[in-house]
Amino acid sequence: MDIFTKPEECPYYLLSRASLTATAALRRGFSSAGVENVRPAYMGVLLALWLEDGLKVLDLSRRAGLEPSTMTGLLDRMERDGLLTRTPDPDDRRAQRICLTPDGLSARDPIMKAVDETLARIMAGLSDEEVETMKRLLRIIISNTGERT
Amino acid sequence: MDIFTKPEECPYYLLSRASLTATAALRRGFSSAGVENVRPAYMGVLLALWLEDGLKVLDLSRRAGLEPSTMTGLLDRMERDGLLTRTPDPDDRRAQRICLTPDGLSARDPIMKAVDETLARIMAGLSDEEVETMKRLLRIIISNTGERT
DNA sequence: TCGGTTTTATACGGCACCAAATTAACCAAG
DNA sequence: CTTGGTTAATTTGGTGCCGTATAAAACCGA
Repeated sequence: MDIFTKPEECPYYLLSRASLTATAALRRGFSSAGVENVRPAYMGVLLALWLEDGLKVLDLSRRAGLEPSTMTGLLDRMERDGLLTRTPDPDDRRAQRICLTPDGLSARDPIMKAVDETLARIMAGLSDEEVETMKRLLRIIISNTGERT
Repeated sequence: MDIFTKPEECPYYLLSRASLTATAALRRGFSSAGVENVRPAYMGVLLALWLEDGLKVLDLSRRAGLEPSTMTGLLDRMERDGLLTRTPDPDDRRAQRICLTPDGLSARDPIMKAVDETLARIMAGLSDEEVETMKRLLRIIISNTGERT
């Protein structure tokens, strides 16, 4: 029940601003690492597919926290950029299996390297415990607004 | 030098996802509070103007952490929604003074009430100390990538 | 007066939401 | 086996919001 006398006291202001600056830093990090065909928005899909290839669109949209119609456009761009392909599901002809291309697979190491370096830079001054604390708190916020089923 | 085996271990994933869910919660919070002409993105501008009215576009873009070109469109929408006006700066014919309308000024209390309630909901389960910790860590992240005076 | 800078605006692409409709395929109950 | 409800993915159309690149006008110092 605070009154936020200044923007810097408003958690929402800080959260959206931190997300924006992290996105900008990540975009520059990819660019300077020579990873030209990957955008920050791709990360949610890539992380999911590196863990489990061949997911369906609906699985991906749930894991990335995006609407299915948003995921369609995102996958369009990632397909255009050579990171993945859509292949029909043999067990369900309605569904598409989203599979990484060799490029999408081999991009993992340089991408993770760029992400690590960028995160290390923007989180400079935070201890490992503080980073873990932050992750824990963010997970709580995310689950507090999660939709039923 | 972590390897984020799962998306939930990647701080960037958590940060952008938390920002999205918080934005969605705030939008619903405004709507259910009867504050129909205010959007979450307006908060940065409103917080700055409630503190100091009559700022220029460039001042606002710096304080909100947005590009000036982004601020132009944002101010267009806020002007359309009756929250502010642009008036020419008497001292500099290039500049615009952004001033709150009576509506923009009197909207402060209901908006802050809706923000408080929404933040209390999405941060349920966090102690006051944890909220303060989070704010501190987010400010560090923002300042680590924002040095462009 | 000239040239560089500052302020704001425009244009365009990317990325997210929503609502509604479509298409095709799945599946269970009759 | 056919009917009817559901599900998967996409499409359409709209709006919002963010960045880059560029332009137009005004400012200002030399």
